[in-house]
Amino acid sequence: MHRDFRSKARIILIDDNYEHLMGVKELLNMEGCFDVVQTSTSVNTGVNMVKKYHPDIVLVDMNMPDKNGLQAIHEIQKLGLNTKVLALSAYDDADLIFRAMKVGARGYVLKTMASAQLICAIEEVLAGKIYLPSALSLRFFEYFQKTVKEEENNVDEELLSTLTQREEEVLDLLTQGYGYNDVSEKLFISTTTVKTHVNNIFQKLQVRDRTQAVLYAIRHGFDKKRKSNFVSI
Amino acid sequence: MHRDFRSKARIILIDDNYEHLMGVKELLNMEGCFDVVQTSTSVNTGVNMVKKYHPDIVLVDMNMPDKNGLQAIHEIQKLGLNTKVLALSAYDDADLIFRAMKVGARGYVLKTMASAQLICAIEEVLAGKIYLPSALSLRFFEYFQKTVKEEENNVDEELLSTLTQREEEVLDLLTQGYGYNDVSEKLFISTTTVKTHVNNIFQKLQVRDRTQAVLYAIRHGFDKKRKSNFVSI
DNA sequence: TCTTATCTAATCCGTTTGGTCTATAAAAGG
DNA sequence: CCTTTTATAGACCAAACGGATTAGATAAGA
Repeated sequence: MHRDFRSKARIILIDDNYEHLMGVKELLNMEGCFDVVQTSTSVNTGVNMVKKYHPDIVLVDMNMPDKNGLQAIHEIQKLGLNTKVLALSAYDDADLIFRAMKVGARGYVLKTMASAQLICAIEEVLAGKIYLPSALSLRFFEYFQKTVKEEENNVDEELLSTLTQREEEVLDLLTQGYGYNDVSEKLFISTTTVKTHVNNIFQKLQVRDRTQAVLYAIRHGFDKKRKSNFVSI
Repeated sequence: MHRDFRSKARIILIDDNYEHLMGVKELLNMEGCFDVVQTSTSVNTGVNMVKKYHPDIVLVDMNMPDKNGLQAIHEIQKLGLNTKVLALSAYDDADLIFRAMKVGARGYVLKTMASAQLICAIEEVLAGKIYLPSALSLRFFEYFQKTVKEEENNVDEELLSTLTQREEEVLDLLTQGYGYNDVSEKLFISTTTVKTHVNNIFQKLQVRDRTQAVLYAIRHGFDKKRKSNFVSI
């Protein structure tokens, strides 16, 4: 973000495969604009290096055993630096790509790709962009659409929309883990009134207990609707 | 996917702004390789056209009032054709981009972009790729990381990891909405045993009832862990 | 072998929850 | 003015849930 473009980009590599680590290091150092300041074959020491050296970018191998690359990315993100992270992997596993991006990777590169692509990816990420080769972005979005899908059928959404305002308030509190007595206190109404509302909710949502009602609410994005003023999809 | 590349790509446009609709139509028809077979200023008729004509790609405007573009994309996806959808929008609203991709858009183009970029986007999407301009993909991933984040703090994760296998099985069933009797039948154990397990779960997760346990489990990605054999992040 | 962890199960007791029914008051809409 | 919807709340009863304790069987580990 605030990198000095007149100087070289400072890079740290984390990869348990020493051969590959050194290969990449040499490759990058041959380019004039990169400076591999540190390398590490373990996650822990790698993260500590990042903490110390505040590099512009870190390349993290995804195919490590122990704590694995995801953990590394996660921890680097938690440092709160403006260090970018680029994930390296031997496999184009959709789940791994998904998780890597989730914990904060700004790009994902396969080791099988040409070295020119790696250079390109680093530059893109350094420039503040996201780098996902089209084949990987395809995998990512397919997985994304499968995994993050919400409020599937419209019928169900209509069920939620039949709730009155008060019933919504009650359900909202239930989804926060409150029991009937808690709700009655929060809303300044008697417990029997809460029960009445809840029973109405049960019938409208076609569930038979509190837990199912809460599950229904969450699975159908009831909690998100509070924050979002958009049309629900 | 199975498009005949010797013929023109068949396109349907859905945009409530008639001026813009016609502008795009002319633009695309000037290119030799596109054939705008239908256009619609309403979502309903647009979706019906898609149902009839099975186009290769549909361009959907995101800034429509009534049922809005998201609904259109969603319905087109539900048809189960291999019709691709490209979202068009005047604004680079992160939430809108996120939702559009979630319901199945294969790309997202701003109306303010050069027409050459629209052409490019269409071709990329037709080729089976995802098209997200880098500025938009940046917005998408920032929003993605904020929204889809899971299992934040490690402390909590440790709580979940203290559960025994059996307790996990029980909790799993609870998160599916089953009561104690249901669980006892499913696991072929007595109800009192289920209660014992559940009470242990309560203590370990530091909650006081079934609903809270289920909420805890879901909020900490417990349900996802079943499917994934990866290290949890 | 002894200890610990896990899974199993029971009893007792009190609280919470769920089902049903009735009823009043206010507000909205025709 | 009348009907419907909504919010309120009561009584009554049954079922489910939660807390605490005890305890047997097994399996794993020191």
